[in-house]
Amino acid sequence: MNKILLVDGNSILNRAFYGLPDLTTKEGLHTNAVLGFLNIIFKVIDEEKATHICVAFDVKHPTFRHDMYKEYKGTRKSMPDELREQVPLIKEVLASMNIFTIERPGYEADDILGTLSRNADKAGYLVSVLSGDRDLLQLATDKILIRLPKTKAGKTIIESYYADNVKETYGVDPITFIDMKGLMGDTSDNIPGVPGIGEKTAAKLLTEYGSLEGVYDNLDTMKKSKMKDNLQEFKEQAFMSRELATIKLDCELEADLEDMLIEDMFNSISYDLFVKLEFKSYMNKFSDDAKGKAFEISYELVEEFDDYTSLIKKVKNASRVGFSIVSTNCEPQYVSICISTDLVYIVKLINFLTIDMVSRDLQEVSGKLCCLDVKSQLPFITLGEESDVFDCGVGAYLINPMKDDYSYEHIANDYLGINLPDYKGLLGKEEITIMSSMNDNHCKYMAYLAVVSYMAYDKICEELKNKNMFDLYSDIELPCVYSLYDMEKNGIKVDKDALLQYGDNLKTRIEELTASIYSHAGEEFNINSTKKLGEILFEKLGLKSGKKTKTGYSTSVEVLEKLSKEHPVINDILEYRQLTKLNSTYVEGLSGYVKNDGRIHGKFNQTVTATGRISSTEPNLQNIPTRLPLGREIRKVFKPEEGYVFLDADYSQIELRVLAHLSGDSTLIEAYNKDSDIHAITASEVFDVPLDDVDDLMRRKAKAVNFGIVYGISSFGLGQDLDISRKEAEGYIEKYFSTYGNVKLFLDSTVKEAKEKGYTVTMFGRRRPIPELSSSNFMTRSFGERAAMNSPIQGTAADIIKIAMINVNKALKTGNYKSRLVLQVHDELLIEAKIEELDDVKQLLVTKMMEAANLKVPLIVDVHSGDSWYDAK
DNA sequence: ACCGTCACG
DNA sequence: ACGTACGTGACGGTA
Repeated sequence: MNKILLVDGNSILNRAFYGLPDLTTKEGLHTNAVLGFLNIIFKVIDEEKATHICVAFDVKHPTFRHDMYKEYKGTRKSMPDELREQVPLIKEVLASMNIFTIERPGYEADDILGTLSRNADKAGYLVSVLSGDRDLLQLATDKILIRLPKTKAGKTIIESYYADNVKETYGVDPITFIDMKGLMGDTSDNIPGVPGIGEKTAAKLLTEYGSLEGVYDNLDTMKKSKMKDNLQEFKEQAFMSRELATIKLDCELEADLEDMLIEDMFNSISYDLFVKLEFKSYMNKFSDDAKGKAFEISYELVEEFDDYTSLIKKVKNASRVGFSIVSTNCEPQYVSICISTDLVYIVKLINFLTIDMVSRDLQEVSGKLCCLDVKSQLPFITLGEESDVFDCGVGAYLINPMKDDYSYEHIANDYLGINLPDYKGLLGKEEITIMSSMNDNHCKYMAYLAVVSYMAYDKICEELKNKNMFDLYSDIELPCVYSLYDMEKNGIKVDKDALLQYGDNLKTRIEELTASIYSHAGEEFNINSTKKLGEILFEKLGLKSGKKTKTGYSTSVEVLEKLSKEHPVINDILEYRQLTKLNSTYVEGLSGYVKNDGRIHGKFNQTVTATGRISSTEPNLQNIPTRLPLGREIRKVFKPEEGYVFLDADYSQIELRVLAHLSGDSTLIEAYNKDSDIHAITASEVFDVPLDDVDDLMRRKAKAVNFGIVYGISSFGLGQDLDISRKEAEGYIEKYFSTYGNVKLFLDSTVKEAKEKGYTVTMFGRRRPIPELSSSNFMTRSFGERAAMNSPIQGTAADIIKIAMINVNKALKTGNYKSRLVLQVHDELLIEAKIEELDDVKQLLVTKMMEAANLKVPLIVDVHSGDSWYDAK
């Protein structure tokens, strides 16, 4: 049985556009509407088991009846550019998939669908019509099904209407539905209808009189009413509205239903397009055949010593070597080596062919040593900073720091235009071991790592040079890899027993609080569940909800703190939250990471943040508590080894100093050159009082203003933070800008430049793309503007501490100190210093940090030492 | 997988 | 009118 799906193209595209967040490809092409469109039609094709499909589009032409009216009323809203550019795109995508599309000058999509639905029905097809527009319900019959997508609780469900369902829902049959539109109008379609008549009245009138004609034939018999007057007065408009709402069923289309057969959607042409549009979720629909010119790599296993020696001879003379070491449980198993685009050697490590041998040999290579992630290779081989190494992942990160992945398949796609299966696609969750027999997929995986490094090197280098980022790469980012590796290797010592003891104390108190909360609530419930907690607080106990969040009541600290006087349970909950956070994240969490050497070796990630900062994971050592006394106690369990002390140095207000430098604001620069209390000075200016009269509250507020400036100030945000009105916050900001005029000029010009170029740049040339700046959505665009103001500041500060960290680390190593770097926390460096070296290292640390950049204001460093991280701050 | 919450700079 | 501060990561709960 043939089954045809008729799609209202513009309406579904429009719906998809507003239903999905803004998605862009790496080239900046907006794709959310196209992706959403595909998601909807595939869902329906699947549900309906459709054999045929046709997508109808409007041709924009002022002779359309709706448009004529819109034009006349001057209410036509222009389409956002992000959507407009996707109209030709969806047509291209559909064409590539052999999906029949139809547009006819003089006919609207509605009319085409109406006509096709009748034609197909007559030809014996089962017919479904998919649209986002309820107008189409008039097409429903007992055989023709209308499907309308609807979003419910974040999920898209697609409603189904036959004629009977229309009657159930609207009280009128599909034909009368048109008359109903005539009476009630449709604002979205600019159909006026009769004023004062809505869905209910229209339905009532039509149930009684059967049709628009019926209503007017019986007008005289109606009781005098405002409605009757309106019906009388707007009679002409009612009939015109019905005319406007009527979908034509008899267009001359000359379209052959057989051409609408669904066939070969996932072919090589659509594949290329899907790749370009980065529609990753559809990749598995394509056969290997469709993927066509899939990248083929040959590999050769090297298991004999003689083969290895002859290989390494060639490698040493190669101008470029791509390589990768594959390990399991920190044991290196294989090394893949690539010195040409068509062949990869896979060296199996065995007792007479060790990683140390390979390491020595690679160091003698004259060409570039390219790999995807240098830091991950350093545990196995020596790749000194003096050796000629290239890190493709770090390079690709600099070119586009917004990606969440720099694995080989992404680099291959971005820089080589080829699509490779990822690790999961090749090996699932299987691990490579030397014991397992190497199958083809194992080998391919290792070959890809090497060949992609080998091939992407040129492209990434060229791009870095084009973007003037090559110095940033070689002077900051590549050396940074080594500093981070050293910190990871060093680790930080944690007194696990003390940590667990601290946890036991927490647990005792948590149990008390739990009991107290249950008794206040009059029942036991999961306090960690925001849903349950919300029900208890705002329904059972009847507290006033400052409602928020899309899923229900907000129970965040800000909300709870405002309620703390209303009910004694609130303070218990706040304390419970604090303690369980400390216990689960810091006690339970951290203790699991303490290795046999008594130290935590966390990861420092260099290719994560949009701004250039380092991130810390497994565990996150950059968010160990410090603001509250109880949490701060945890820092006591971070201890230096016997014979060592901790030395902690942090920059004083580095971001504001960077702002002073970048803006060149003389007032701000002068303030810093006089080493003044910047928050107090700001307070004195903003509140118009002499410096000596600035009190704590004023200083606190001024501090918030200074923070706000760095974050990309908004009066609402500042107001929120200080719990004052937006108006009042507005006043502070104005006052701030009249004091530091060049800061305002700087921020404005930064945003302007970012809008022109699409990205911001730091003092050292680091870029951050901000596609949100060109959004037509106010919220999205405003976010882009704040990010544009913040990124050069946060990013330059990040550059500076990277430089400091690199220089400190190098100085420690070249000076043969036993002292070592253990942590970087954005504006802070922690060194585990040998006691005898303390004075030297302190001097070295402070000097390197202060001299990391030459700004128009001094870079001040605060430094402390102590027997725990707690004591060193 | 996503949300809400909360820890840090 | 729109409904927010910038940058992160981990946890527990919910779907």
